[in-house]
Amino acid sequence: MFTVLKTEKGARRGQFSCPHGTVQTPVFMNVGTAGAIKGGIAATELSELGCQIELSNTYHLHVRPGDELIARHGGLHKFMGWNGPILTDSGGFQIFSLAKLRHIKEEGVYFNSHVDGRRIFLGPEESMRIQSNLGSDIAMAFDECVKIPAEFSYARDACGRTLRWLERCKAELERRNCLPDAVNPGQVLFGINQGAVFAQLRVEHMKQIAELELPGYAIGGLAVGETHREMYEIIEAVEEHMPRDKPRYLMGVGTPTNIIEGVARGVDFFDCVMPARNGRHGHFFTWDGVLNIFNKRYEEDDSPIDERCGCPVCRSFSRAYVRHLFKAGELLALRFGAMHNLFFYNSLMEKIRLALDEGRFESFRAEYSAKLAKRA
RNA sequence: GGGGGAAUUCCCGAGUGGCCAAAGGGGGCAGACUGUAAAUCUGUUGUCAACGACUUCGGUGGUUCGAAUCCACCUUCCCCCA
Repeated sequence: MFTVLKTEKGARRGQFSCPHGTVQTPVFMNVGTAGAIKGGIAATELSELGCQIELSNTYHLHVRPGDELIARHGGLHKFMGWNGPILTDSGGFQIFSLAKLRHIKEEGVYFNSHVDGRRIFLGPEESMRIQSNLGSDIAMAFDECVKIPAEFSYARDACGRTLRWLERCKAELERRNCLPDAVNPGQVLFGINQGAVFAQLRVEHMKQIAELELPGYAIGGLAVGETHREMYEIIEAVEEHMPRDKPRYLMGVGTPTNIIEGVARGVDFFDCVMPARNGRHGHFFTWDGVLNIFNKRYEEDDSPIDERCGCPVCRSFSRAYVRHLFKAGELLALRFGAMHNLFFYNSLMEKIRLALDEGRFESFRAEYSAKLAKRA
């Protein structure tokens, strides 16, 4: 399933196989929460942007249009028109992001739908059932994403809950995969590490979930309020205890710099809404750093967003034109923003992989890690 | 020709004696965004030697301790009746 092809210090170059294809890692998963990449990009266009694997969300698709409807249509792949690998997030992040709309119990979480307020119960079994109906290739465990800063006692209790939920997730998915009408019987489960910024707690929890011998492990609950330094320290502490032969996924991270630093610390999978969202907001990632296309300095700029970029936007349009689209509120602006940034993230991963293949990741990191966070 | 109404800071538009450099939008300028309640949110937007001062509410002249707000005249625009 997962093979490490090469390593350079802590960084790994690998590949992961699943029912809908093989993914070259390190990889960035393109986020299409509700079965669509926000910014008006169809799944059928993702390949042109260099996307290998798409990510969608259990909670959102359950709320609308309903996972059973999607199952009736043959599963999420068919429904959204993407035949490559899909990872579905479990709804655990919504415990964090929709904190005002939920109550946590041992059995699971009661949400008030953010759409119409109706009561929605999501526990480990429900999350697995929904993800099974969606037929994704990778199902994420239903975890509790805890906000930071967090009380130690709360983080400890949440870890216990997440562990117990994980055991239930595992049992439920194994059961689901054996059902004759399973949408994707080859679906696998990734466990998720929690523990806020408490290294000891993180390590303990990691050791516990590693015992379940799952096909992959994620570090969750980061980039939710801590500093970059704290985030890197947690990754370093946890990574030692993650199985070497299983993929490691750093959930919801991050900036290009975060990703390079994550790879350096042994992470294989990433995902983040940042490229699409910031792109929609006129914030572009380039090889010289970040730029806000709204800035007046680009008003007359006839160069592309990034001279070195081969994306559909940079190939044909100037900064002045893209700026105009944003200022005019044209729909095309949102699309261009998301397209360029996703292409950029996917090429960043490709460059990282190539550097690892050629044994020069450390020099790549030295050249770009800090630079990509600066203003272009 | 007669009657009525209106002119406010880049624009629209509140304000009808002091708490008004003047609400609220828009536009402009800038910032934020990390498993997406986000085509969103925040700040700022008269000038300056700037915790104070100066100039501004169509124009001119008055009333008043004090006027965008009251009075007179003028200019422009809109509506109605002829």
